[in-house]
Amino acid sequence: MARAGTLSLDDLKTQLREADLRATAPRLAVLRCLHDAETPVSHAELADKLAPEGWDRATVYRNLNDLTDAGLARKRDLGDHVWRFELLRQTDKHSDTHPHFVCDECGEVSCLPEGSVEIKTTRNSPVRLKERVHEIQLKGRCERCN
Amino acid sequence: MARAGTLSLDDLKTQLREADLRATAPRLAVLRCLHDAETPVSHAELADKLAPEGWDRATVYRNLNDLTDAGLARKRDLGDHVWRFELLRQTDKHSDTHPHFVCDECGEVSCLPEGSVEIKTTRNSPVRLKERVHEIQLKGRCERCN
DNA sequence: TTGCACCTTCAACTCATTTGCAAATCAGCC
DNA sequence: GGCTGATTTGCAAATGAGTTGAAGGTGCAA
Repeated sequence: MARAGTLSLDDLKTQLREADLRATAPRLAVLRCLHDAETPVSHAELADKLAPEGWDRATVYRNLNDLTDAGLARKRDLGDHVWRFELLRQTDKHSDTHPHFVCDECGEVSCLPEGSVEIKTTRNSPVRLKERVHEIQLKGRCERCN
Repeated sequence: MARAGTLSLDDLKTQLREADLRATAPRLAVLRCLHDAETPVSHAELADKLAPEGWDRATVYRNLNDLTDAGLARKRDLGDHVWRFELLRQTDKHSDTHPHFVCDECGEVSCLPEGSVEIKTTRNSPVRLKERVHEIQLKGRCERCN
């Protein structure tokens, strides 16, 4: 997942306000973490990261859900029963189907570039398969666990 | 999920014993329900269904996990954070790497022809991605649920 | 038929997530 | 900048899916 460069505090505030959310300190912290994350992040990871800064778990939860409801982030379960949150980038908002690679040894999730997996239409494949798919998941062993 | 016809009690018992599990009454009840199910079933659904017959929730849980550990069933999360169990049919036990399409509405899993999904090596994708992947899963709405 | 390892049951427990509510904070307005 | 009402936060307590321990019951190989 390409980062849109480093965003200033004001950029983040603007992003929140455009989504009709108040720009509160914990909200900004959550948003910043999601921006910095290379891969989808679980609530627990985020809460642990933000606890030292003094933010409450419940607040992190609520904000994660607020961001999701507001359409800034997306919440998904990569098959391991853990909610992971991922920022929806501007460029993604319409057709974000970049694939995820899930390591079934360590559980690490990584994002693959959009287009790195191609769905082909073959004689035997269901019609309009490509349009119906909204998530592509590859499972295997990550480099580290191999 | 196609049904393999109606199985007799003895068939079910044999199935369990072949998996090194004792054929106990609650176990048989769970197995029968899974056989009868058209789509993956959650623990809660199964527990509710079996409670009137007198079986304990914990027993249903343990059996569901036992069947899964024994390789008779499979446990998956359709993206709604609910574990659903489905019987592994003989024909599912194949080891090739054809992709699966999972309907996140009804949970139906269908097999796609091998080669209908191509993993491309792009500039940004991790090296040797293709060799590391041993399962490809596409998620979306199946034709029926659409 | 018997022995015992495997199972079931029930209640108590864990742990992620949610909720209620008083106090704190934000944003628009003077 | 200070004021005000609506939103948000922080804390603690509630919820609920899923798990576990212990004691008694049962399938099944010998």
